[in-house]
Amino acid sequence: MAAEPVTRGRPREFDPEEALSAALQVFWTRGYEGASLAELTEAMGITKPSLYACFGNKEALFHKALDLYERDKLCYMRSALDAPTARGVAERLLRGTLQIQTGGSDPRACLGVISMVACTTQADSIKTDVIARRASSDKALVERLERAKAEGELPAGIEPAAIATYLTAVIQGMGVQASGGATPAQLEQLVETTLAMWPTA
Amino acid sequence: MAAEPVTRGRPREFDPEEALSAALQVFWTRGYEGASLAELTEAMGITKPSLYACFGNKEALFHKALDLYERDKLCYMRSALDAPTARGVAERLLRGTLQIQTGGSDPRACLGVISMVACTTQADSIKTDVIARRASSDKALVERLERAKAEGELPAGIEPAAIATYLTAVIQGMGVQASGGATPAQLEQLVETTLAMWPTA
DNA sequence: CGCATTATATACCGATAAGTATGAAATCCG
DNA sequence: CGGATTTCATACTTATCGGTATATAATGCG
Repeated sequence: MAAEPVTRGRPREFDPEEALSAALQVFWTRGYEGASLAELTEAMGITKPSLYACFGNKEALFHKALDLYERDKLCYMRSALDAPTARGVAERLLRGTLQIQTGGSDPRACLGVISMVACTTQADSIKTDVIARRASSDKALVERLERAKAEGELPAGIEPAAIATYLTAVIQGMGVQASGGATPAQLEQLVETTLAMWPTA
Repeated sequence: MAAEPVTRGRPREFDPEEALSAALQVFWTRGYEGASLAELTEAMGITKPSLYACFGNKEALFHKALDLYERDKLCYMRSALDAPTARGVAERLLRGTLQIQTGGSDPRACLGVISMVACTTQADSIKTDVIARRASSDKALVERLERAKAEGELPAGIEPAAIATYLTAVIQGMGVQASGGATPAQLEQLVETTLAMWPTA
């Protein structure tokens, strides 16, 4: 990180980090295609030319917002894999998801879920990006569960990849429920139920 | 159903049922907001004025398409509740969902899931409608599971409402996975895993 | 100060969105 | 055949979309 390399010309009057954070909130509530530049610039407190000069265009802005989202909101996913048991991993993932979904004013799905389900028209590269990121985190989860299986934590008949897909589906389904107006209590109950069903070796 | 009440004036040159079915396909692949009138009329084989005369407007068309969707695609949900055991209900629901998701060219989420997650901007009434329909079918599922519990099918510690929410979440999560490019084989595996985890009394 | 440079604000661009006005074409009733 | 009626096809309206041209304001450097 080269701190303030050179500052020639008129200095910019906004903080790109703050602006990006505001953009993330808009994308998270509206989705990529549902977020208009008018709403984005309004929330970011800047004008369109400033946005384009600083972030490129709407698509590049979204990718940067997704970076921020992973860094700020999905960090629990990496640390969840450090749990001592497979069940602990599942519990951390479920509770972490619950936390980010119920953290704001009203529950909403993970931004990745929204982007995967909602982007259709021209936002192919958005969807591709999200799917690739998801695949990468899924891979890490599968590897962790393979270790768990090697350590005898999982029943013989259950594939690590299968249980990873299953857990991911529950987590994504939780996001859909959140989008559909589920209360935090209902989402918490969903976490408990899922944990109650977790297999024992 | 009054069959052909009166036919005065120029007869319409298309079949409303067929046109609606075509519209449903477009809504299903693009979502409500992602489906443009241009694409809809193209797929339906009619012009915009014909669409407006026959169906009202885009929103009314969507509600009618949703009716058709429930009638044609979600009928398995009602019959699933007739299964003799709670586990049988779950299996029918999961396999029925799998079937409609993998029936087309490539897997896609339930239209309800897409609408709940994706509709944000102005489509509030769409979302409200979908949520209400979902609540109604959820209610039926809860009642069925309450019966199962009364018959001793479910473990003591598990609430019928909780397990209904859980099952719905898995089904919706399956839709997200389908949207995210999961293969039919992966989705089938998800069904199997979920059934393997189903609680036994 | 004067100049190069960068960011700002306003106004604009073509494309597309949903929805409609208008007139011609096709039917039934008399 | 001649209205009355309904549908059809084309062209249009207004608003908004993402993106940009242009001109002005604010800085560092010399």
